[in-house]
Amino acid sequence: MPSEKKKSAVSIKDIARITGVSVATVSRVLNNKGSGYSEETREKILAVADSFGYVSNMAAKSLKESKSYTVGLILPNISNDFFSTIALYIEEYMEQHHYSVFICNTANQEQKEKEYFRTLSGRGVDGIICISGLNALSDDIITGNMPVVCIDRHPENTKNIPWVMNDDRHGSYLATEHLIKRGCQHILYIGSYTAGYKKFEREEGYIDALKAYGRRVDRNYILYENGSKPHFRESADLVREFMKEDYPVDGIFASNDAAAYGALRTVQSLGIRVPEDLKIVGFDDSVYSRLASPAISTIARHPEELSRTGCKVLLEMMEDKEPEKREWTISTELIERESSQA
Amino acid sequence: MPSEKKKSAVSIKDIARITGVSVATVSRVLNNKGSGYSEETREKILAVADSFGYVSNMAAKSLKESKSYTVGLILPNISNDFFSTIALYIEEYMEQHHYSVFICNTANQEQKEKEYFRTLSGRGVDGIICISGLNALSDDIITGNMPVVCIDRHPENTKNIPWVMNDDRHGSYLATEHLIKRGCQHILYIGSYTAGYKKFEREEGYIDALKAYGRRVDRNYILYENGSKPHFRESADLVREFMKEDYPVDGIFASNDAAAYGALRTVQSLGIRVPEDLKIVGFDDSVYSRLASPAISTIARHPEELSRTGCKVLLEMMEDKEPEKREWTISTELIERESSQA
DNA sequence: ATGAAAGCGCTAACAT
DNA sequence: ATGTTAGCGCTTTCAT
Repeated sequence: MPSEKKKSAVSIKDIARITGVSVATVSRVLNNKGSGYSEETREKILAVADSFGYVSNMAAKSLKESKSYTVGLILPNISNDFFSTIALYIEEYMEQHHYSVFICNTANQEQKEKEYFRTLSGRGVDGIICISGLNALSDDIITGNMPVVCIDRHPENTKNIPWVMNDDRHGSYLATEHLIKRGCQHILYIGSYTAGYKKFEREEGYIDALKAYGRRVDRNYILYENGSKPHFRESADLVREFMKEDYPVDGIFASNDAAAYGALRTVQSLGIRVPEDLKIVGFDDSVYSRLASPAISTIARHPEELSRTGCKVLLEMMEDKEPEKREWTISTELIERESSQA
Repeated sequence: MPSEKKKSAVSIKDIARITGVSVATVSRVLNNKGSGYSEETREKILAVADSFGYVSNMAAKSLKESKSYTVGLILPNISNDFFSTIALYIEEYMEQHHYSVFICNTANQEQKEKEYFRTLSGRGVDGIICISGLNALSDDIITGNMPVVCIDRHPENTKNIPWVMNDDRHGSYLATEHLIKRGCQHILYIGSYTAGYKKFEREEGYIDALKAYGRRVDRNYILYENGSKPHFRESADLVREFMKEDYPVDGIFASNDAAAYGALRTVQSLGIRVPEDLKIVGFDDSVYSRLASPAISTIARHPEELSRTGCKVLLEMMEDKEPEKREWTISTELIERESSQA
């Protein structure tokens, strides 16, 4: 029956007709406008609405109110462990506040990210939470009236856009310090970067710690992944190459767990014992560090707090409140596991 | 400036006024209605629209057309590896067809799933893709006019709701057959189930294979996880308990990779060599099987095909076409890795 | 306490 | 080729 028209749901008008009141009254009751109707009518209306399974037409409501109770969540890749966890918390939090969330996957492409800002605004979302893959947001975004909050990463020109970030730099500091305190003399750092977004907080934390403990910063001990190979392969290969040089190493701090895992595999295959001969710390507290054997010490971020804070700030902005701060930092924490045991 | 009103975007009316034509003409041009305007007006309108950064008000459009170009994606848990991958593909596919997708996390709670069906219909989504956590959909869903397609899992009473599933049963058959062919005589099965949704396709595939090869089905060799412990812990403990009984075992087929991983850890800790003394196959091709050492053989599902098919079917339904089939099965595939090597 | 009516931005049927 | 207008379902102001 392809030609059968979509059954148009029961409207406020239907309910008004059935209960014998006006649409205004129905609207008042349905929206809990404290007054403007008697208890009797209220009950009658509610009963009818209920029995007909009334759900309000959001399109009409949005049109009238210029408010859609929807938000957009822009992120690089929802299939990524960390991001999907953020998505989970954000959806949960927003749902509790009666907002639905559009998921927007940029696949790390600048163009897509920009388009999503447009699309979302066309859809009339009330706000946007953005994990940007860009170094710079476009002007219309930062100057527009759309409430936007950047989380996890923050482009350079966020201007009046609040952002909430992990304290990555401090996390890296903790990781490096931990290795130093465990007696490591030569600590290799494995960083990584993606196209549009270059930030070096983690590297800076590593360097901070080295300096704080009077160590020399040797650029030869700083390696980079560039995403050319999947998963942990690239880091495994990087470390293998590095090891050929015969530099002394007794510690590795990798800026992500997958890289730490790759490094672990490589050094193990070289007959180096972890943690006896070499200690490793990763970053993210992901499955990679948890599943490895030995389990890898790592820096945990707090996706739940990150998400909640982002939501809270956005909610405020959507209510035209000025958020109390412009920048929020979520702490980061060392998780000690076997790979760095004394 | 909290009191500054949200800048109301430029509307079709503004553009009409500026270009000196009627809203009808603007609408025609903006919607590419082939005729009804001269090339000259077309260009003028487009130029103005462009320079003012016009984006059409979807609420108004939806209200008028009873079409929102949005769909809902209901799933148990977006932070789950497999589901988030599905979400990725679905979002990508839908975006290409100019649909935005609402993400709806049920956390495996019946109540939430039901509510989302309501909420989404109130939001006027044009269709819903559902990975249900329920054994049975409620009546209003299956009898309603909302296009719905179930993917990955399918409740019992899907009636006229199409569903697209993985061939889990065959996958399990392949896994079990593989172990048999590798010489395993006593194959332990580790199943799992969640509250609202009980399906035993994977167990059936295991039994199918046993029977096909003339093996006796011994219920003592069928274990269940019930989600009481996180990750792979439960399976690790289950296997540890089982091993105490001293039943002979030389093969384990776990219905999910995490369970396979847990089993692997346990048997290794018992001094059993994998794959020499005992072979293991998992299910899902997740990080668990890939990161384990030895890497665990597993059954791969095809989330991309699953997602694409689901989208295609939903798109058809939303265009009031009758989908050519009611049921779709996506094949499943054995991936041989070290844990089951000869 | 209740109702009538305007209007949100858009599309499409019906003029011209 | 272009314009006028009704109306989608809702909220809200202004009467009553």
